[in-house]
Amino acid sequence: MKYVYRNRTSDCPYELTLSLISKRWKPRILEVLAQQSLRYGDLKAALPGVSDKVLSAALDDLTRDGLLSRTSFAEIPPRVEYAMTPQGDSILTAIAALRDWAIRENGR
Amino acid sequence: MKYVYRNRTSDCPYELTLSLISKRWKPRILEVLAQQSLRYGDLKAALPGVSDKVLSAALDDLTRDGLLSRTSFAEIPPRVEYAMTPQGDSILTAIAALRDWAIRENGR
DNA sequence: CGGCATCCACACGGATACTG
DNA sequence: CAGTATCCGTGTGGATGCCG
Repeated sequence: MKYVYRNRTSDCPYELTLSLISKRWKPRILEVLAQQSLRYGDLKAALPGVSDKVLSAALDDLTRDGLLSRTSFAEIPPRVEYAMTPQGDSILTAIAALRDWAIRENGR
Repeated sequence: MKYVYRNRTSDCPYELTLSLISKRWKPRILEVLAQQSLRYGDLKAALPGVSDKVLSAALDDLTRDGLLSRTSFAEIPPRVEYAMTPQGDSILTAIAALRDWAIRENGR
């Protein structure tokens, strides 16, 4: 059996979902944007230590994979807003189980 | 807030759980062992394409992280059995939500 | 402001050969 | 049988500098 999501395929449905979210910073990006939409600079400020290259690469991935929306306003200075999509929200529900596991096992 | 599991810590509970399972082959190892305990050679045969080095490194990780048990029998030829621990089973329950997400989104 | 280009160092997966 | 040792190519993260 092959599982498909957009351009990705895998024999293992775990792996397919993990491939969308397991890169560095992605879980935190989703965690932050789950609370509120943010523009690029605010997002970067919320993630101390991330570089522009890595952050923009992660945002590109998440946007291309349909988990985030990217809205660019034709203003000066430029403004770009990132927000969760419905698919992003649904995957957040799925990974909430991972959060709960960590909380339940906390300290062990 | 800091989340702790054995030797690992993270500010983000998603990331803590993901760090345990997101390396290559780990999801499939867990998927296979969820069905039945297996010895090393059978596990390798169930994962076409994996090398000894990578497989044994992943098994070491999972064992050290308490998700798998490793039982070595003092026989000739040697026999080593890998099986899920209760913690491994509980994390499988958590990542089942990821599997369900992939299945629900399948083909989109 | 919101990136991208470049460069570097290191971690990782994979192939092969060898061993208790 | 169940690994370890070694080497290698690639990918990834991070730092810095520049640009529309």
